[in-house]
Amino acid sequence: MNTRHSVPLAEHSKPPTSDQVSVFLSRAIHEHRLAPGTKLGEDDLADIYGVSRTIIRTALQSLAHGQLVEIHRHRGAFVAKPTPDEAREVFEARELLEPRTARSAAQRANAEDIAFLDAHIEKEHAALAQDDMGLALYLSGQLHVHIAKIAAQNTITGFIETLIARSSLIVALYWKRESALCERHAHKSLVTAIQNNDENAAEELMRSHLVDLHSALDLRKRPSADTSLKDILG
Amino acid sequence: MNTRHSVPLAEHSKPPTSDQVSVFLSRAIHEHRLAPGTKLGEDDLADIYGVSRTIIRTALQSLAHGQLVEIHRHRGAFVAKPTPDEAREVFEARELLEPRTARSAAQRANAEDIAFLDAHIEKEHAALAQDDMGLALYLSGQLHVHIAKIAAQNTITGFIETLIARSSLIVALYWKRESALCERHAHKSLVTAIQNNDENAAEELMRSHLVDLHSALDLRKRPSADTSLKDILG
DNA sequence: GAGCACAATATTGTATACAATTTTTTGCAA
DNA sequence: TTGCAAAAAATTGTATACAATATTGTGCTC
Repeated sequence: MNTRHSVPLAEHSKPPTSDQVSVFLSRAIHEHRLAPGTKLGEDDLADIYGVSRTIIRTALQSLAHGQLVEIHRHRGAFVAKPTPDEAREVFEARELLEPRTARSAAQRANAEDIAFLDAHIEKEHAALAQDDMGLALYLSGQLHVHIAKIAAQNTITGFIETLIARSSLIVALYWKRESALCERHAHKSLVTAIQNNDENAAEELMRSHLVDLHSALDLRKRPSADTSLKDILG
Repeated sequence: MNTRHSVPLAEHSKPPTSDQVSVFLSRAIHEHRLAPGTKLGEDDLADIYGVSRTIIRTALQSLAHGQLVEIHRHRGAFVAKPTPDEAREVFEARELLEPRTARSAAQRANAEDIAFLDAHIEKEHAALAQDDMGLALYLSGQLHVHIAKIAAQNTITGFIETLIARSSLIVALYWKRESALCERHAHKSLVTAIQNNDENAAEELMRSHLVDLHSALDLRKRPSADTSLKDILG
């Protein structure tokens, strides 16, 4: 009755729902265990999770709707590979939505929210301390989602969730440096501003944090095309 | 080989894909032929469109992802009924996204875009002249989508598309007056501003247009609950 | 007649069989 | 060997059969 296997699934547990499969897969994408372009074969996944293709298909269609997965008719599902243009759009959308959301969160944050953010920062810290980059990456995105949730705008939170998810693909494809450190300080000061109900600081810190992220991408390389060997050997 | 039957489907044409079914249903919702709360039985739809439940299910799940449809496990799919709070959120999100988008559209509109907007205004006019309220309603929403498309921000356009769709449900539930006329003038002046590449006017006209729409809603009535006969007969 | 328990019915959830299409392999000719 | 063509295999798309659950209807008790 343990839950050690966070993704593959234990032998004798009851089969997962399509929603759970979606979560497993999207988490694997968040944590960069599934690289952009990876083929997601229905039979393979059905075997792995111990369900029929019906469930897998539903899960893949759900992920496709959030643009984490691309489905090509009669060819199958693949982890999405955002183009540089799409990457720009995603970050422009984030720069439009998230600073405003951070402001709202700073206005509304109550004691519970503050405690939650503290705990979250602590988790991020622990993940980095253990060199669990996958988890650190995931948590880093989730902080943005949690801030949106505090702002109590479910509709916009939904949008931000899809943007965060796609951002993890973008980072996998276009990230320049190996600096997750800067992240940590940016998050810490942002959280502090929200906890202090300092709206202006929260909005501005979020804005500059996103600009930093955006500028840490190298959007020139790989204008798309398949990750065939041509690109590597050309 | 005619296409008179825009939704139900002709007898001898080849069966539609799940995407087409989604479009049929979402259009029916847009045009207020399917009221919020309506049960969407799988067998019924399968019969109507001449496909198996597999296709119908896929279509319904897709609509559910866009929050046009609510799926309750083992109970079925229903046309969504946004609560007043959700309605407020949708319009707040629109007020955040669309003015900025209108500004972008005004910056970028080229000859082709201008012609398209002219033709669109003409269509809206014709629909009203023929008293085809369903079509008028649909076109009215589509104008907003087309403006977003001109702004060339696909990601944000996608968000706006879902917001427009949900707005039609909100209008069905909470619309106060019977004034589609005001719409027409607002759209005309907005389009003119975009055609003149007048960014400031476009942004401001969109903003005030959305505020007008928002304030034409009565968000007090029906705090939710099922559209059971109790509401009507109580 | 009102209210409840249980049976009958209808509807959705899941797995599987078959069809359609693509991808890979095989075999042949240049 | 290289290139192409056709066959074989593998994979996805769709329909359907069966299981699980919810809804409706019936008959009993009070």
